[in-house]
Amino acid sequence: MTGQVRTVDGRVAGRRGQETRQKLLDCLREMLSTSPYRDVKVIDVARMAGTSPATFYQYFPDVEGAVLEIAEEMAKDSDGLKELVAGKSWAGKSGVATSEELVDGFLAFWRKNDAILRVVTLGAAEGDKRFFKIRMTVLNSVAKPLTDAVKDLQSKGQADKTLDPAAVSGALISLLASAAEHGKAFTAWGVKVKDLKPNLAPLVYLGVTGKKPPK
Amino acid sequence: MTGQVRTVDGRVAGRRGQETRQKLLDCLREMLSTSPYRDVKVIDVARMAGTSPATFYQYFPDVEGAVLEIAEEMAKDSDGLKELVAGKSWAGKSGVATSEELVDGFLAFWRKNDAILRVVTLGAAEGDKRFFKIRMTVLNSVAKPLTDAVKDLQSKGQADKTLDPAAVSGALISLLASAAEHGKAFTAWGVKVKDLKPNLAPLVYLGVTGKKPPK
DNA sequence: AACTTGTCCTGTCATGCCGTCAGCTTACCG
DNA sequence: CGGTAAGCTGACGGCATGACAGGACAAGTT
Repeated sequence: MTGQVRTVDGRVAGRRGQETRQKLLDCLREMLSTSPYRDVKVIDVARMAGTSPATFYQYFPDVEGAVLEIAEEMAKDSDGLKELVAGKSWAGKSGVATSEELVDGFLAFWRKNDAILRVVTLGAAEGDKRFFKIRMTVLNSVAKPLTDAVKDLQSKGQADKTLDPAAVSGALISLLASAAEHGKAFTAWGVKVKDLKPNLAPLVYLGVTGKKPPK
Repeated sequence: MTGQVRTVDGRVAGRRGQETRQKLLDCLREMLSTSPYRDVKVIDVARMAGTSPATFYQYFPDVEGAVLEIAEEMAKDSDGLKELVAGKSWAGKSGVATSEELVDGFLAFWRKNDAILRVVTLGAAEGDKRFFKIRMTVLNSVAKPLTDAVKDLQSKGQADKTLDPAAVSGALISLLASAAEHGKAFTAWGVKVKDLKPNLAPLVYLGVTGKKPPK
């Protein structure tokens, strides 16, 4: 399906080429997690990969192009997140468990990919369609099934029907993303890292069901 | 209090100098709202201001330094946001009104300053202490009084005491910030811009009071 | 008006990164 | 072993950076 990997000038990349390409991506990823995005230079990435800048340009049009590649890979990875919500129950205590697992799983994914997600988030906020799409893919992996869950609860009369299911689930997912990205803010507010989940989960439960979580 | 404005090399700036300096800041602000942060160059800002790059470096150590200046100005502005919450009632319908005004006011502020806040948010996420502090100042303008409100409700037995007031209010403010910054995501979810407030406000009310909003 | 003083701006320069290309090396295949 | 395509890099023009010295300018003094 995904035609062979090609260099910028149209050659097909062989075994060795793909290795170099991958090494460049790995080094870029590393670079992004250690220095500000604005300061990431092609020459540094190339040096770290033990190759030359010219080689970088053989595989990627520019830094942004390579970042997009990493981001797309991560977006594929995010597909598994839908299992955090799909088919789960929101009734009573099992609902509390669902919300806790959702918070835990989503935060873990975001933190694991925090460096690349920072850049994706910035790009999306700046209006770049490609980054926006990637961000939506990640968010939707959870937001879509969560919207379905809210709709389901509404149709059973167990949730406020005046609310838009997409808006509610979108808001809750935005909250989780923001909390994951800016965990330090909570620390500054005196909230310990381990207290984050126990405080976010009830909010999620509350948002989805409209009810206080049972003890 | 704030000692005179000084150039990088220590001279005090006079009338004309301050004008130039201000023009550079204005152009940088403009630049940030029209092109990606990564691509903002000193030479472009200088050109737009009708001056030379060398002049820019007389007033600011680098682009980041100038951005910090703009951000600090905005942080001062954010002080007025505390009126959105301080001294407001959360009881019954007036509580609903409070939450609506909070959502409205906060979103408006964030959108008005979206370009600079994007950069601040990125810097904070990347671990830069100066940007982090500025972001906290903005968030705290609302988060602090909101935390007090939650504490107050808890002490009156009108809210779940097992929740950490700082965590709850921090989460709600994070949600608002995220919604403001990524309004387009909601549009993509089929939520119209004018439906954002009516959906966010109940969530805020719900989070603060733990109760369903009265109709 | 000429002079003085301190502010303000810019031409210029060394440095370093960007992005491209021609050309060399390496690997694979018949 | 020659042919072919992949893989890599040195070198180069172009541009941004950041520093400095010196000239332009405003305002007050004599």
